[in-house]
Amino acid sequence: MTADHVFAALASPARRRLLRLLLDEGAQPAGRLAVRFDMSRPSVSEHLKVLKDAGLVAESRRGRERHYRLEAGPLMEIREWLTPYERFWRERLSALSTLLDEMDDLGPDDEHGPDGLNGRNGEQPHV
Amino acid sequence: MTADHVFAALASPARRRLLRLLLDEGAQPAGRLAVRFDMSRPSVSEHLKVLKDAGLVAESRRGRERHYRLEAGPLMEIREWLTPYERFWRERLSALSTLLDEMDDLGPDDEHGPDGLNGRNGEQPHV
DNA sequence: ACTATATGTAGGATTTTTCCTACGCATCAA
DNA sequence: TTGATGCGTAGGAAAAATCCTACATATAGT
Repeated sequence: MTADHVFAALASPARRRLLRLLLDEGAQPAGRLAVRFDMSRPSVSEHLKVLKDAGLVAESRRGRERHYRLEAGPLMEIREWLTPYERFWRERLSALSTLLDEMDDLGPDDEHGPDGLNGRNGEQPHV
Repeated sequence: MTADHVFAALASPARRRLLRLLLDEGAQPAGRLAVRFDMSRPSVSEHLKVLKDAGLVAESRRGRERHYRLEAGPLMEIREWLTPYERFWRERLSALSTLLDEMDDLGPDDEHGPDGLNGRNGEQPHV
């Protein structure tokens, strides 16, 4: 439920694969998910529990089956957590292109066109 | 260097805090980062190593200090990994608002205005 | 050359994670 | 009711992560 739980849950490749399966194929009973893994069914069941505790999946009981569905909310919180780093990333990119421009001014050694995707006009942070 | 390494690196609160410090305050020598933690300096040093192996920080030696700087590229790959889930998330949202509209049609019990941020007009996936 | 500083590495204790098999519980079908 | 099916939990072994205290290395200053 906390960000800690979400990050910890995403640390396992098996759990990330579970999320992807639920995304691509929709909600499914636990057993149908488990057969895809090179791992015992109870182990998959525990992974599902970790995902559930992190709020990444929800379960609904239907007869003797338990259907798990993706709950993408926490992933959007991860996305928000990443946002400030995106700003940093863009600034690095524009700093790089500024540097390339300066190199062009000093002495163009070849004629590779400027293929940057941004306008080469940002502030330049810690380089 | 792989996505596995990046997700695993982000699983530790201490390492996420290191990244945040480097983002907010810029590159710093290892020792200056370490004093902020309720943990021995060598332990912080190992966390920095994990981050470096994941490509999340880079080090540059300056005299007897080692400055660590944020390397945001891998975080942008995480962002891309999240993208398909964002689509799923939006579809859920619009499905919810569609549902709310139907409830309005059947019998409006109060007059809360529709405060959804989207137009309530998407496809409705697995609800 | 000698000492102090900045930092990584070694080795180990402790905790956590991961995975298994065995079992219990609920549901469906005869 | 009886037997099969779907699934979680218990208990434990093995592996990995976490954190510590020495210790080694390299640079700076005197």
